[in-house]
Amino acid sequence: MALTMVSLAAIAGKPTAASAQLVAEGRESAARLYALLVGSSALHGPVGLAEQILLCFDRALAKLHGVNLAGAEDDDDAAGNGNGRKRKPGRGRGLTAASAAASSKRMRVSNAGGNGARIERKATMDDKFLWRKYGQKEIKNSKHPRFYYRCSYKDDHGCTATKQVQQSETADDDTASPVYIITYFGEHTCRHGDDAAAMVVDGGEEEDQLSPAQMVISFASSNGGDASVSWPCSGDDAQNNSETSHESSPPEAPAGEEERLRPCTAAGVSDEPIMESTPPAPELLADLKPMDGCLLDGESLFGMDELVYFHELSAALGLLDRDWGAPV
DNA sequence: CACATTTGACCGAC
DNA sequence: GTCGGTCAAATGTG
Repeated sequence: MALTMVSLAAIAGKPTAASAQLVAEGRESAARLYALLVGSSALHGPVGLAEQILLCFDRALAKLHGVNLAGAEDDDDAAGNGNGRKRKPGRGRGLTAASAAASSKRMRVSNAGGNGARIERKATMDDKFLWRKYGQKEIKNSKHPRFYYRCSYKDDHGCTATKQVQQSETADDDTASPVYIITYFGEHTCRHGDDAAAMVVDGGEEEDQLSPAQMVISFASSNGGDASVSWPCSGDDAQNNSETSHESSPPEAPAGEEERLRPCTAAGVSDEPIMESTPPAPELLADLKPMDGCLLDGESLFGMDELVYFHELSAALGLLDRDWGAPV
């Protein structure tokens, strides 16, 4: 479902056949979702959202094909104008004065020691929230260390939100495009962001459960600006993290980024238990917006419209999850 | 000087 | 005993 939106991110800067495939799959899933929602009279809002999702995928596909396949567009009747709006490197959109000030501090973050810091910032700086790294650990069976962050407002507001960032060892081997798995824990009580405050309302029930939510971020190496953001739908990962004390990413995942995205886009892949155990955390949803704010090197992922879809869809998810939580 | 990162050590869970 | 998460002193940067 919303997870399918993951594929949207695949249209980032460097379109490839693989990303086209992913988007196509995502679009297919969205179509299924749409069919489901249409059948349910009580879900008019989500129906509209599903339509928007479909439009997004259509545009993404059209854009991909236009660039990549030179007009070899197959099924998508997309309006075709994948109007590639580039997102500005948004600065502190919706931040309060306090957070904006703090954000500027963040920007002058020092590189004490240097190594690895760039990677970490890459994976984490594009956050509405201010995170402070408090640890780094080598994880067994994982080539890359895991970085531990907590909300910078922990001391000030007692904010308990934390997140863990780990580079997947699956994607960087051959693609040189690292995939970062970000697992969120806890709830932002600092509420330094407008959206954060709004989100807290939505995800209230999980506030203190430390129910982790995951997202996968793929960054290109220096050349591309190819980036993608994935929802906490990666079945295995999310489940592992929720049921156990968040294991490291499964080493057996062979295909890296694609493998992580596929479960999201493929229909019928045990979404329900995943969503049940790890609903999209509010802070995760909020994170999606800042994500666009600091895309690499001015490269854009997708337009603001798509981002709005992300946002709205997240709200819709709340409804859907409840329905799915109580299967008929 | 203030603040953030680094990194070894500590602690709890399994 | 091992492993993962956190702490805190040391260190670097603006």
